[in-house]
Amino acid sequence: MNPTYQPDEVEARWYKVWEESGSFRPEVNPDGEPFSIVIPPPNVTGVLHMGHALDHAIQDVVIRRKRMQGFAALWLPGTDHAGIATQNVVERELRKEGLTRHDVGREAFIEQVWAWKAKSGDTIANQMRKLGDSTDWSRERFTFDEGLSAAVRKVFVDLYDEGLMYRANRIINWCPRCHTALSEIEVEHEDDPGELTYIRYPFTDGSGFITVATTRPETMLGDTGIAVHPDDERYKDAIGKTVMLPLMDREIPVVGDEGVESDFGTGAVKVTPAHDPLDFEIGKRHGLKSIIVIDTEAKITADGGEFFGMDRFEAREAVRSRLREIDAIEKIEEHQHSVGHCSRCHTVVEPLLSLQWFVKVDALVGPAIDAVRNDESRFIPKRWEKNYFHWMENLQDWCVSRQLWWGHRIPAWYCDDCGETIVSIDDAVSCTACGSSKLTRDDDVLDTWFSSALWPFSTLGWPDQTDDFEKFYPTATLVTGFDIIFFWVARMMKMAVHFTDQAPFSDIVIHGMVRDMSGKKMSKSSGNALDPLELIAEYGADSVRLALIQAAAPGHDIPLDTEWIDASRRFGNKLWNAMRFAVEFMRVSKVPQDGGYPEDPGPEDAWILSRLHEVSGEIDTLLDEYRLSDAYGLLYNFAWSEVFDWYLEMAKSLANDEDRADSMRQTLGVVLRDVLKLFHPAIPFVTEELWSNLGDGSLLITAPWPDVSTRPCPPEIAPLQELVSAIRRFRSQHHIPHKSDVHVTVVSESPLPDWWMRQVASLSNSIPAAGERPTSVAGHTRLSAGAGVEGFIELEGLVDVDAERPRIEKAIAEVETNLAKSVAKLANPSFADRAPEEVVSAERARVEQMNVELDKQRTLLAELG
RNA sequence: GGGCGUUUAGCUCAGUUGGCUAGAGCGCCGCCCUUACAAGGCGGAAGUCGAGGGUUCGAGUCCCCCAACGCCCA
Repeated sequence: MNPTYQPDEVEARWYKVWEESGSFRPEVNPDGEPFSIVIPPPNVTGVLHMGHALDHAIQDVVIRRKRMQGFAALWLPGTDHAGIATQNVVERELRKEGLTRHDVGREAFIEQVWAWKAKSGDTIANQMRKLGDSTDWSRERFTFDEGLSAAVRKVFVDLYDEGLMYRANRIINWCPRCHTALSEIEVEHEDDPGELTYIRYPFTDGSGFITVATTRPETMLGDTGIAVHPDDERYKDAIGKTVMLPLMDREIPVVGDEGVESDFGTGAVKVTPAHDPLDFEIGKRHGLKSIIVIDTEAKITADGGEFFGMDRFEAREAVRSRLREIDAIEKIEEHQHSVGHCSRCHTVVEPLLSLQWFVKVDALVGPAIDAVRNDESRFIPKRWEKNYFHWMENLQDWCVSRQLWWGHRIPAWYCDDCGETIVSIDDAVSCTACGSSKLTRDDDVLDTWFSSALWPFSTLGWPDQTDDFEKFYPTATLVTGFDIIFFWVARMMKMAVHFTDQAPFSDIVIHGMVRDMSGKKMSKSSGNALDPLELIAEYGADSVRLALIQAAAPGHDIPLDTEWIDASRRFGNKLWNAMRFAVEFMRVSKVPQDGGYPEDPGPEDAWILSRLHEVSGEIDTLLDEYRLSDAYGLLYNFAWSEVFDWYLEMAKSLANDEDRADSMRQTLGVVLRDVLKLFHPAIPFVTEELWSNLGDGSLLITAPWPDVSTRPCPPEIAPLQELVSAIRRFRSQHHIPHKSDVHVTVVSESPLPDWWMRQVASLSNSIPAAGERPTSVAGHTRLSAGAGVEGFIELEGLVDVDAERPRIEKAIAEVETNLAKSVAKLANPSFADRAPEEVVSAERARVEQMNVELDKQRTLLAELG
């Protein structure tokens, strides 16, 4: 074995072995209970970022452990066709050649996207392999593959037949850059600086004018009314009158509407039903016309008079200056206002009256809320449930049609002759109403999230009742970031409960976001992003995984720095060397997958085995609760400080003892084996590599999870460790050279065995001897080891007696402080009355112990001379 | 405006039913190349747990209030 661990050499090799051995398939545990996770599908054109690395590390820990526990564990991988994102990428490619998608045409364009997918779609999969994701590649799915497309069609048609899918003219959010409608959730609202323009609209009866304030003056071209609050005293007389719309010379009415906020602007607002959702409602209530004055290119339409053809922002200025010319502007104020931006390309979205398809959500939310309320699905951490409920209870109908080409085309046909709408699973060939064969298919495709919403069941074969669907649905655990609870989790819940009558997963594990050290979100544009693949190349995948897992407290964001990863790498190296030492120097050979405990373990062996089992049990509980960072923090510390720093050091002296060497070897084998097993889900590569030195030729990935029952612990180890530490501290504080002998007289209430003395000698590099308490402690220092064990060291010839005095004084001061606290506590009569018996008696015992200790130290100080 | 989160060592963070002397990694100081690992070992210093109030025998932990920062929704 190399003296240092070389991850790059090891990782690719083991991944191949795992994959080729079929270890990622649930079939490796044919009799196991099913346990499944579907991956949150990354965008097919995407590249892996730290968020994925975190998300995948967590899922891999969960699935690898379940696999080792004997479950038929399935982690289903796949990708999302990511409508807008992917289409944008390919359009960008086209633009380099000076082309648009319209130049190449719909079919050719889609072919080009597929070609792109074929070329770059493997990127993500290969990056996942680098991370070590134990996904079952034989079950890999794509939201746009045949099976999933069939599921999408069925859901669309069923929803339509149930009256839950409808087409309507509504104000939707339109992205003029992506050229498509967006759902509410795809719009990011930001407070942008702007101006509030106050425009005077003259009454037609000549009785002056009414002033309205607007942040979007260009929309006045489409005004068809003025609205005031009916209770607003200022405008009581205005309601019912008409005004003349400046520039357009259109007579429009003033209406009273409860929806108007009286304290905004002048309290009177212009009504543009075609370009504002609230205005649309007002318009509907008062029978006002909708005039579309801004088109899908965000340019002024022919209905915009002299401004026809102008861009919306150009028109804003032009309208304002024309209004100024006719003296229709009262004033212009600076004004911060919320502006919607496309979450894809950040272009300012335009509210637009448009004919789109919508999912009626009322009927879907109730059962989806109930599934969480009755714990069929539970969020971890639980507090996310509140966000989920709040979101679900305030949902608007979901606009699902997108004016894109890349996506699931809407299965609706319109009859050219009678106008009938035909929605069907199979392509329609004739009109169901008039029989005409002149049909036109809807041009639009579905929101990407529509197919994602079906992911947990569509990937398993639904709507067919496949074996996989029967076996693995509903899935066990979903692991995802809080940022897509609304986009994805909520929609999966709605669709799954509606179509399968079951919640799609029982545990929804929400993790935070990976951030940089200043707490900023990592992004390519701000240049603070760490690239997981670069980090893997530098530190190894295990190090990246372990750092993320240890840092990821449930539901909290993770500030990540390469220092964390470096610490993990050092751990990997430590583990490597511990194993190398065990195998090469301690001659630990093959151990069986199970059992293998020494028949007659020595006390050191019994101790580390009992600790191993105790820690294994705690880790198991923590992992069941998805507290991965706690579990692996615990294991990290156990392995390093107890196994490596203590037991391995003990083992060095045991190796020279014929009677003890075999038991030690067996113990060391068992301990390292179980440490590898426990660590494997987090750091699969290095553990698998090390296992090959220890194991019986089997693979660690499918080895049985450790035994977590408890074992008794011999009581002598604690005082042994304490005495050793005390001697080391003494040496260190007095700068006693390593080579100098330190004689320690060990005094114990009960006799201490030889092995104990030998360990003290070897671990503290001292010469201990059992003896009587010195008749006079003068010229000695006293080391307390608890459990009735003390050590005395003669100072003569070793250290200056005076140098010892501050040491003792400090020890006394420390005990005095703690003693005072405890005494005060006990002196409080209600403490004894109200605190539980064991707490009180423990406190009494402490006081007693501290008194004894204090007494001894004081005597020592007095006699020091 | 509503909701959520964060505030603990120099830095970044753990600390889940309230209960021994509040932990880790990194950094810092001292000693050590002791038969794996100097990417290491041993030892050490370092915290009024954001401020204030309350409940309790007992509060980093529960309640109230305030402040700063961050996120989500409107």
